[in-house]
Amino acid sequence: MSNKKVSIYDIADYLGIASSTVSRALNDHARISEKTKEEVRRVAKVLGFEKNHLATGLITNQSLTIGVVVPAVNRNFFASAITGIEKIASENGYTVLICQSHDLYDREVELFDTLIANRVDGIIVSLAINTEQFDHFRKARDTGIPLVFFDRVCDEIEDTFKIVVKDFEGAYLGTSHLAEQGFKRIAHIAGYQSQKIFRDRLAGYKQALLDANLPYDEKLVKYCQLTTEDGTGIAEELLQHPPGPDAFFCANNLTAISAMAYALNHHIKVPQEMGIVGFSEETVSSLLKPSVTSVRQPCEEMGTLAAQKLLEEINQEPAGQLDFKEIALSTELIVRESSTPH
Amino acid sequence: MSNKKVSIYDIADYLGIASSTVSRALNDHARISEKTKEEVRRVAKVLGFEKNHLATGLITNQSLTIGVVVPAVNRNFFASAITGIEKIASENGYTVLICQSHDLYDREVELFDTLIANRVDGIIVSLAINTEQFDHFRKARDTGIPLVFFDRVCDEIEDTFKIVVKDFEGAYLGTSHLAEQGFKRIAHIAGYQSQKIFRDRLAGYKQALLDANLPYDEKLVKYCQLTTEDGTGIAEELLQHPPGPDAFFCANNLTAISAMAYALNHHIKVPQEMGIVGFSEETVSSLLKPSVTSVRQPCEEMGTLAAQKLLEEINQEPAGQLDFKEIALSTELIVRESSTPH
DNA sequence: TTGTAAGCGTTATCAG
DNA sequence: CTGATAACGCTTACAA
Repeated sequence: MSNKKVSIYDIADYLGIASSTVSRALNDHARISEKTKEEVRRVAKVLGFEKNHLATGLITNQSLTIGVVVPAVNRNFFASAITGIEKIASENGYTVLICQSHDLYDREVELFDTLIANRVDGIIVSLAINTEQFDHFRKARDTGIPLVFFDRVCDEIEDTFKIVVKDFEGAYLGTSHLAEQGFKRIAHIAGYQSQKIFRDRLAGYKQALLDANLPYDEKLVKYCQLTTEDGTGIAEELLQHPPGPDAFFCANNLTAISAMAYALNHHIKVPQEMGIVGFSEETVSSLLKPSVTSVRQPCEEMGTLAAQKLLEEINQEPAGQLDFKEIALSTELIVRESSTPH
Repeated sequence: MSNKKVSIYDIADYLGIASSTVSRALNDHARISEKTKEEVRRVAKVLGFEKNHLATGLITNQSLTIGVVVPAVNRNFFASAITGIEKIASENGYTVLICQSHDLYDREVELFDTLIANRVDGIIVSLAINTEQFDHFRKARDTGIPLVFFDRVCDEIEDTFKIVVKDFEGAYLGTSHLAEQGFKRIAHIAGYQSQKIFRDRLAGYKQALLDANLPYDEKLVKYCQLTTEDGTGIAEELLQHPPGPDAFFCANNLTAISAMAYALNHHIKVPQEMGIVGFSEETVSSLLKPSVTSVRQPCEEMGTLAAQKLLEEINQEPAGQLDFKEIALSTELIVRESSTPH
């Protein structure tokens, strides 16, 4: 195991030229002869040279790396968004550092420190569910590291791109659909209201009830972390004592799936006796029996957009005034079996 | 936006001491007075100092970063394994660079180059489904970067830890179970045989048939990439023309779920008319109706083990002879509704 | 206990 | 078109 790394000096020595020439040749500099370039590349290959990005980053003050911090990678939404981010990043020569906060504020802060220490050129983040302090974001910004929020954004930090979907609209669509299908007592499995997206979804739900002339019953709204277990627990709680709800509008899809599973396991027919609509798709949404109606988010597009905006900010020429703003993409209701009894 | 980063020199100047003292203080060096350490830490905080890992890595020749290359992060198995890896890594002060090959050989090679260029201290990898050349692994090894394979391992590279499960055993368990439940024509949705794990699963399936006195019918074995679409397509193909199979043993869980969905959508009762067993769990396996029997792999444990072995190799003192080998963990059959008609 | 100075592998700035 | 040489921010002998 020849632990020795080969450097541009080794190539320079080998060819009897200067290291700076090697560097330029390797970077395809304009004023280097084709012949030299070819020789350098050949020798580089022979010697097994691999450029050291650490050294490059140290001098150029850019690592060509961007950090991504999400709650968890095993949710369809985040996995797809990451795929979008990776696409744009790699097209532009950037590497992506993917990190999971596991929905823990402390871990998120830690990750930010690590990313800053690793001198990433920018960070794309979707907040942990209990993040209510924002100094780590400010620190990154003050260190000159561009930031883009997506999905779970942070309103307290301004002058930053925020990529979201029209949560109000999506929730309104999903809830209205249930009402149209004849469901009368529509429960809402909601996210904690510290996150704007969950406030918006609740608001959309309420507005839809109002417009459908259905009463708003706060006992039918339950706030949680939106885990699988939460879905099961809330379904159990609400369905135990009649009159329970006859439908669930869920703020994510994990809870939609687990609430539905609870119902089915307790011999409640979906959709005949119980309607289900989720927010955001999982891979299995269409495969479940019954298949799950859900509000589709343009996951991958959110990722590509976030990455584009981040690169825009990273590469802005002077103190070029960027038009920072929140960009809200449209949602789409995918109607399936779980909400259509007729 | 004060794009200027603050360095140890700024702290040194501020306090009128030497930069080396600052460096030592920050690293909690033994021979620095407590008072100095405290002052340095205080000023570092005030000035907003963040150590530059690039510079540190350049000189210490280690980045305290390990790379992970997996086919995709949105599968339960990989997400869990990554969680295990992250746990061990962060306990030991390492950052994890997660990369997706998207099951493309070319992308995998690319990622290896990037990781090497970023001077990761080691790489944990599960092969892309069509990886059949191994020079990128050899290059990493020759560059002195320790490698650990897990799940989809590479037999051609020796002297490397390989973390797998007992695939033969798992497939044997799953298939035998179907046979015991009275299923007679058990089909196998198999992975491409270029991967050892899929050869082993096929072998376990065959042996189980043999031991159950069931004939082996090669028409009931279908090779594919194991995507959701593959599961649906194969179910359709096999079920269209009688006599079709009366059970599916699937080499992963996505195909188990999608094959089951196909059956249900075509009014084939699971498990009464069709048994289903998958390999490796998805989050929804237990939530589906019927719930899906599957061979459970110790996903997270595979991750922790892989990370431990990697760190062992990274930190081995002299050319300390490590006992490289393949470590095969046990599987467990989780019996649920999809395979138990009685 | 602290300071001085060399060096990690690149790129950038001058010259030539 | 190419070559010296300084610099990036940190660690680490070696000196004091």
